[in-house]
Amino acid sequence: MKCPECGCEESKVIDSRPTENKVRRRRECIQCGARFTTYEIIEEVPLMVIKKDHTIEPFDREKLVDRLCRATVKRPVSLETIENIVEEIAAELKNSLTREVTSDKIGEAVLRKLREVDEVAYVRFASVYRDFNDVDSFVKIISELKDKKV
Amino acid sequence: MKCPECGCEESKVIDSRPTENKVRRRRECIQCGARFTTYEIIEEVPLMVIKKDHTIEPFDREKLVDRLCRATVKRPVSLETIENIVEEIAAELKNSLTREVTSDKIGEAVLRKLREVDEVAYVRFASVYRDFNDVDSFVKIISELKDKKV
DNA sequence: GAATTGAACACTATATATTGTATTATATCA
DNA sequence: TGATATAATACAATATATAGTGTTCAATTC
Repeated sequence: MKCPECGCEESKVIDSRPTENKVRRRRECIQCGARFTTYEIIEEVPLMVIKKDHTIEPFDREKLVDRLCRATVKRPVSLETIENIVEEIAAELKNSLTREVTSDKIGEAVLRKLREVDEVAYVRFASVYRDFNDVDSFVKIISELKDKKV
Repeated sequence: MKCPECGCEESKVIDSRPTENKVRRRRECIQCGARFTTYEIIEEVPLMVIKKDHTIEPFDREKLVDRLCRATVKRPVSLETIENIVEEIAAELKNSLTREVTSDKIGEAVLRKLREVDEVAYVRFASVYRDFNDVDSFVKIISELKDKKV
């Protein structure tokens, strides 16, 4: 832990405050007396997604953005909104205390958010994600949408 | 420092290894016994650049990439190479033990890297950065280039 | 501009982290 | 595949960090 002022390797902790997911320490360089702040954070473990075919792959934020972009083509949903949704979901997953999530859980989370934002995109996303095979599936999800509104 | 497994707030350090600019700790949750790794890192203090007109502004990686892109238009220099150069310079600055650098120092560092990569881009960048006012300046820098090659 | 919030600072008793040495497992690279 | 580097594990003696309480300063917000 090189002192940012003089490069000396030795420093001592003069204050230490734990918070929910960090420890903030105030350090003082042994040599030059400079004070600086450090943060102790938990190592990022990549979040793994269990897909429907039981293969496992790391959670890919970009991929999710991509899928959402496709569901919102020609719909009044900004890229910013999409980024926010993905950001929120990533945060939820990060707090879920588990390093593995099924793609199902992610899909449902997306649907939950999307319903509030744009109903057409919601139906589109559901049709891809839930593998709609007939028109009835559309009818069903739309009537569910209407029910929830009442 | 919430345990990533059970969310418990209490953990103890079972190992601790300092390196040049990090401290890696191995922690064990008091409650569930889960083990996880943490890193203590020095807080990022934004690097300030002192410009020629003596104004100070934070170092902007993107801006530097931008300037390099302009100097390499139609030259066989990939964006990746540019990103690497900027990355290297940012790293050098970060290790320079000072929180303020003159834009001059940055400019010279860019030139140093650029000379190895593409001579045309090198001359172009120099002409902008060193405010060439006449053709002689070009002649001069080119002859310097040739000298260094020998 | 008053109120609120977060960080820096100080001091102290006590509990906890550190670091050397060493073995094993895992991942990366030629 | 064999070599090399990196991380995890264990153990023990000693030095060092922690957390409680409280004050001040600066930045942000109403």
